Amino acid sequence: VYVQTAVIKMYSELGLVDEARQVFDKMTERDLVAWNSMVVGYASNGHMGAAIELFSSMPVKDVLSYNIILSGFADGKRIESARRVFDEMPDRDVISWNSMILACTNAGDMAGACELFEKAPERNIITWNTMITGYVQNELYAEAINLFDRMKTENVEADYLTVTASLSACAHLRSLETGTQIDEYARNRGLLSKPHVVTALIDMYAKCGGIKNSLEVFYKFRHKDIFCWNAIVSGLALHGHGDSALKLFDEMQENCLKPD
RNA sequence: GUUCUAGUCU
Repeated sequence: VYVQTAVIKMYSELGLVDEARQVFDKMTERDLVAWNSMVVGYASNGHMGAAIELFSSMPVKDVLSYNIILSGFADGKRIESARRVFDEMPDRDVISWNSMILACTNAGDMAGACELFEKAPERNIITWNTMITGYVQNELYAEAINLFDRMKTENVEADYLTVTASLSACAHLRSLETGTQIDEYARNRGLLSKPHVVTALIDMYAKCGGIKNSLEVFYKFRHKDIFCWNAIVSGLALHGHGDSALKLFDEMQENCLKPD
């Protein structure tokens, strides 16, 4: 059963939902994990109709089963459907709250997200990150920074995604000062080993008029991937250094061995 | 063995 469940997961991750279903149908014993995995297969590939159908026929459901469906609706920006699941589920954990918040931010409803955030009985780093990235995605950059500041006053440790989103907000605001502070914050926590953070830093400095800092961050970083390269190339182009940008672009072709 | 946030440019 463990092996078959792992195979269902593998097929699902490759988008091979029908293959996954064949394995599921052939199982002689299906426990809750197997059912949940198959629902994930449908939900994470956007097949919410099939996901709901299978979900409805489950002999037993747990919080995960509901969370999977909720998350599927959140990804599909179906806020009304998500809300219905959220309201009807017998128990909610922090993941349920996070998914419901995500459903709001994905649908552009930051007011709704904010209300849930305040009401949540428990928050983890993902709750905070979902809100901050939600603000950034909805172009409410100052709100994103405010929430990052609030994390600090509430002594919640930011992680690399918090910093990434906050730097992106600074880049959009052209706020070099705040961006530099976040740079320092990230350095102190060793977050500059993360390509996400490095990319966001390069981009922030480039957009805030500190292309030299961008280059410094870029050259010091050992594990450059395609995103870092793109950030530095477009940063240089933005500053009218089309020549250097093109030079680096050529270098990129030679050095980029492990794209994502 | 199963569920939540994911960086650049577009």
